[in-house]
Amino acid sequence: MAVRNAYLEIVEMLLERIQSGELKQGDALPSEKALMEMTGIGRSTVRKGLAVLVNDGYIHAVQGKGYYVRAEKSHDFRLYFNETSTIETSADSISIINVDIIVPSEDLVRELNLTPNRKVVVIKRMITDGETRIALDCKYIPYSAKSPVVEKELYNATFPQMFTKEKALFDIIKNLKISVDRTDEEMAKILRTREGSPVVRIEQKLYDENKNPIGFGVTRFLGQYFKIKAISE
Amino acid sequence: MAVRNAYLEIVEMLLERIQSGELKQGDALPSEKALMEMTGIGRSTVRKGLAVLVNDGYIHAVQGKGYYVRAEKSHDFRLYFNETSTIETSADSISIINVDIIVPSEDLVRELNLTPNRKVVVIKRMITDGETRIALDCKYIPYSAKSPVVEKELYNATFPQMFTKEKALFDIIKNLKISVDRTDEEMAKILRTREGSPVVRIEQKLYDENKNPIGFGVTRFLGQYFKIKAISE
DNA sequence: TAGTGGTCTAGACCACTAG
DNA sequence: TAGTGGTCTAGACCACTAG
Repeated sequence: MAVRNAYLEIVEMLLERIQSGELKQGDALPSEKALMEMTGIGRSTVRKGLAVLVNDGYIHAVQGKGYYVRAEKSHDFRLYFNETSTIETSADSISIINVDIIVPSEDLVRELNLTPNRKVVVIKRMITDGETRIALDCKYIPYSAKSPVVEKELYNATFPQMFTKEKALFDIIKNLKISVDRTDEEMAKILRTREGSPVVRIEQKLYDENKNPIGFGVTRFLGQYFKIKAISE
Repeated sequence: MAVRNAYLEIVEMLLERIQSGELKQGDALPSEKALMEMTGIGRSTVRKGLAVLVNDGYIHAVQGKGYYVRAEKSHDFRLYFNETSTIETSADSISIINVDIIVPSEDLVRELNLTPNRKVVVIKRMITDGETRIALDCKYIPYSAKSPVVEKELYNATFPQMFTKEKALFDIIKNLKISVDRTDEEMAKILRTREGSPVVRIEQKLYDENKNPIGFGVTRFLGQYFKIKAISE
């Protein structure tokens, strides 16, 4: 063993038992001592692994008693909202699927408060972590000569940064909407998952200083990657 | 010293420097070794303190280099969405301010899709952490004979649990909306802060299995308590 | 009282950074 | 190479739980 870090062995072993249903909501986990004896790993390291699971909301600790499996996570999610840091540290894990100029749907016209015949730039990107496909990200921006269509800008830009040519970042107001959704056919295909699996859907809308919408974005994360690094600047 | 835990000394010392502006965005923090020497605290404990700050998004670590202050947190927030766990561990830190039956505002009629003359139960609660007043929480529920007006139920119930008499929890669909807001006069008074300070506003809407809205909630957290434990079940 | 998690130390070795 | 953070151990003592 020990190809991986020892504390990750703990994490993975316990996570597997939890996710397989072997350990159910409210069940007690093996004690730290038991885990030490089972694995031959030292206490600090066992604790570090347990801390990861506590931190991720899978389990909780009760002093004097033990660790217990937490309530179901179906409607339970954690977000770490900081687009810049995500982008900074994993620039190569965002890839552009395509960029298009489209005639907007009715919904989009409403969302972006568009005048008739105004077209929209669609930027579709995929977020990955190594080999794993995590999320699909679509940005919608009313088309104008200043629209960010240079690929290089798109790869690294956070949503608000796409507008810095026109607007000071300071003036951009954001609005977020979060819900639980399911993968549609297209998403399932791109993310190589099955249709209908749960996703966390995050909508972002950017407004200028006059409260006019200037951009609309939808990021959909596969539900199993409940620890989300999303886009907020 | 050492009235508090040693790792909290580290947390508080560094947090004060960051929040006072002495350490600015991008600045390097003292190294682990330096912190050990400055405080006489052992390395593991210093690291535990630093881990808290990393976890809370204040700083980040770069192996081989050091710890750095993260980007501004003005539009940057972290949520830990798990109402039950919050309630479990801090039941006495939620207090009811008042419960009322009101004639709903226009906005509320729209949000809850109310028929004319339907009244609404308003439950106003305050969330505190020790002496610190953290958040204001308002729930709006269409009035009916089954509305949860027994005080005991209110203290401990999470938002979806308020409906378990009528609906299976499983059938309740939730919708969240997050934005950055500012304290109004009432909130400033209750939370003992100044008017206009930034708050994170979280709206929750619950729907039944037919997508009819059955509850609407707004929780507003003082912005400085960026580590939010909110209400999602 | 025995068992459990919480805090803390001292020390070791590794991986990465930057001159 | 010197300095930094990352992982890990063995051991100590404390606080809490529950019989």
